[in-house]
Amino acid sequence: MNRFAPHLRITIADVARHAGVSKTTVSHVLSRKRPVSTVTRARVEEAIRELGYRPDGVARSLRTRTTHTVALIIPDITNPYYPAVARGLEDGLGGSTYRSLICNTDRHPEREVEFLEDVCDRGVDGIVLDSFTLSGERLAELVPPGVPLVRIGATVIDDPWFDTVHADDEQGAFDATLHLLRRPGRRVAMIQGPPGAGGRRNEGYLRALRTVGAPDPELVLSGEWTRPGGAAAMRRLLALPDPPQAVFCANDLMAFGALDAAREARLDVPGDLAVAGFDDIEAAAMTHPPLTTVSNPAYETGLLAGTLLKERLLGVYADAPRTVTLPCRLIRRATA
Amino acid sequence: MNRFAPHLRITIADVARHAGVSKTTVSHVLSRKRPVSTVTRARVEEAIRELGYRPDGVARSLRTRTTHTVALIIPDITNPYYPAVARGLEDGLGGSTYRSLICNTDRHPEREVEFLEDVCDRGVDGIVLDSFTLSGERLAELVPPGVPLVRIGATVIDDPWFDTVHADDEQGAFDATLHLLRRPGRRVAMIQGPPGAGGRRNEGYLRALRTVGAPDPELVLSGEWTRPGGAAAMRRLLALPDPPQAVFCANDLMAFGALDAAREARLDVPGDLAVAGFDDIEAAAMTHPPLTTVSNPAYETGLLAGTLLKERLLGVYADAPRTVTLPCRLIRRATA
DNA sequence: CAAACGAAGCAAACCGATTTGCCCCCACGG
DNA sequence: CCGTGGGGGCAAATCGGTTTGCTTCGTTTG
Repeated sequence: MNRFAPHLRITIADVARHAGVSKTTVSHVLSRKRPVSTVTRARVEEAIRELGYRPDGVARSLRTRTTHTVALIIPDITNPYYPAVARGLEDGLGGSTYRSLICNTDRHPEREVEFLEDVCDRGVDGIVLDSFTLSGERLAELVPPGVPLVRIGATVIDDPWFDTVHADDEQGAFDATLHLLRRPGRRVAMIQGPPGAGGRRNEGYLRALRTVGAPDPELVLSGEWTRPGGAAAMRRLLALPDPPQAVFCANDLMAFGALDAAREARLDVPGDLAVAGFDDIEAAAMTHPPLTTVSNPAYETGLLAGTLLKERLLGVYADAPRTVTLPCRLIRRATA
Repeated sequence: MNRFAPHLRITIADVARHAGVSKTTVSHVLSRKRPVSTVTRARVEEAIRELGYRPDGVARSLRTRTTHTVALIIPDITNPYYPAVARGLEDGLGGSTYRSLICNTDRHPEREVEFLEDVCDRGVDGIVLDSFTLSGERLAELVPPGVPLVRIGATVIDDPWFDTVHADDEQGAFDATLHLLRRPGRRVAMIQGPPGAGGRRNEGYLRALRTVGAPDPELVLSGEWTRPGGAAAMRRLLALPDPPQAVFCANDLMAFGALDAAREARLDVPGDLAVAGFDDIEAAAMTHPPLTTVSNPAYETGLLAGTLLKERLLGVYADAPRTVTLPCRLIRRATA
């Protein structure tokens, strides 16, 4: 087929010629936007098959001003949280009608802006963004009106400009702490991240403690978000004159560190020390003993973001921005 | 700016009019394909800034027949192997000039075909594919000539049609087994995946065993790729009249299962039983004791795929397809 | 001094679809 | 018998860029 033409691409014009009709008619056969007689339709479909014609997406996008593409702009796809978001987004958008463009910003503010502009220039139909630095105002001037954008991630509190989906870290921390507190008389410490970060988790811890009395500032330490960071903090807690019987860690890595320190001190977990983490990373279920932790609804976040986006894309919803807060689930395993 | 026009989009024609030059000149200012006098260039740039003009990527793609987009077609981005590939690909392509479209096939043959056709219709510049079912011949008729495709993944042995990047599972398994064999007199078993799968790893194990004598078929069991699967197989090995002192597992999950079984039997690891896995999943470093295993060069696979693709895209290389085999690295931790 | 050449710019064609406006024909209702 | 309406089809405009060919002008070269 078409063995002699110098350029190999088969266009709608070739099909039209081959079927003896106009380009318009071929287009209508494909799009069903206007009626075409059955006999003509058959001739066109035959021609399409014979020539192996496939419509050019780029040309179509130029005319229709839609690309059936969404951008997912995130810090790092290598962080296991985001692949789950990506799958959720796919499903939320409704299967295979949309394709997603993935951009890793590594939290560089310039790259966030660069990617945002790039995908807008490419004419994506919608954007899902996890940004740490961009305010709603700034975003509003960066993305053209008419391109819906959904914000996800912990750092967005209340953006009046865009739809938002985020997890209820505060409630998750509250639940975990309450779970640690369920045994009467237990004193529950917290190992936080570096000062200023992850504030919602800290607040949940404090709110839970206040339900049973006044929090003890001595029992709140902060450290790096890493395993050694958690271990160091735990050692300091254990060196206290009156060490706690339970500890809530702001993430799972630190919780593993805390478990390391407990093992060093030959403590029984959870008998002598109960430990809970946050995030439910893959390893949490694999360790010995498996870690009690709080799971981040990554897939659901993507799913909801996809749903909100789709409603905007379809024009089903065109009102004021909405905020969806998803619950975090306490995963009770063996350490608490 | 442009407050009265009904459609908000600013085109190159607007810029041209505003600067008092032709569209051609504006285009040349942007592309530098032909010289433009400094004074004219300044006027055009001024107009661009004033109007806030941004070139439309879709229109540009239609004319230039390039989209600066590559497709990454994989089973599941949720499998931690693939995000690393994605980052490698990004870097291999050279930073931010290309964007990637990610397609999850879930190993459905129809979806592999569907995605492949879809991204070709969208005019991607290149494709990286991890397929389990598509042969080179089939691929060659699916993707138009001129669209470079790089295959990745374990199942591709030698595809004479396309560039290929894969890990040397056989050598990794060989190294791991040899490491287990280093203590004289140790009998080393293997827990394989379901029959017919992961053949290269099995071969590596056998080759290593043959360096010290004849493999014992009794010590080769197969099970599901899961933790319970590994535990079940390990229990059967331990029930043998003369149980092995070491076991090589075809993946990390099964290795964790083997460790579970060892713990049940109150065996000391690695004293009574040495264990090695394969894949180096995140949890492998987190468990207690941390797992000795073989790491899959995920990032490097993506990096090389990106490099090969880029060389095709740039036309630097246009010869026969190449195959790159990447070494797997033995990660010595505490279980062996 | 003529030929040659490069810089600078413009008009028009082009990429490959979709969409608009219009025409023709036939059936139907008044 | 005329007006209306819808089915079916076509030509041309459109989307927003890039690229080609051509012209003009000034400078260099033989």
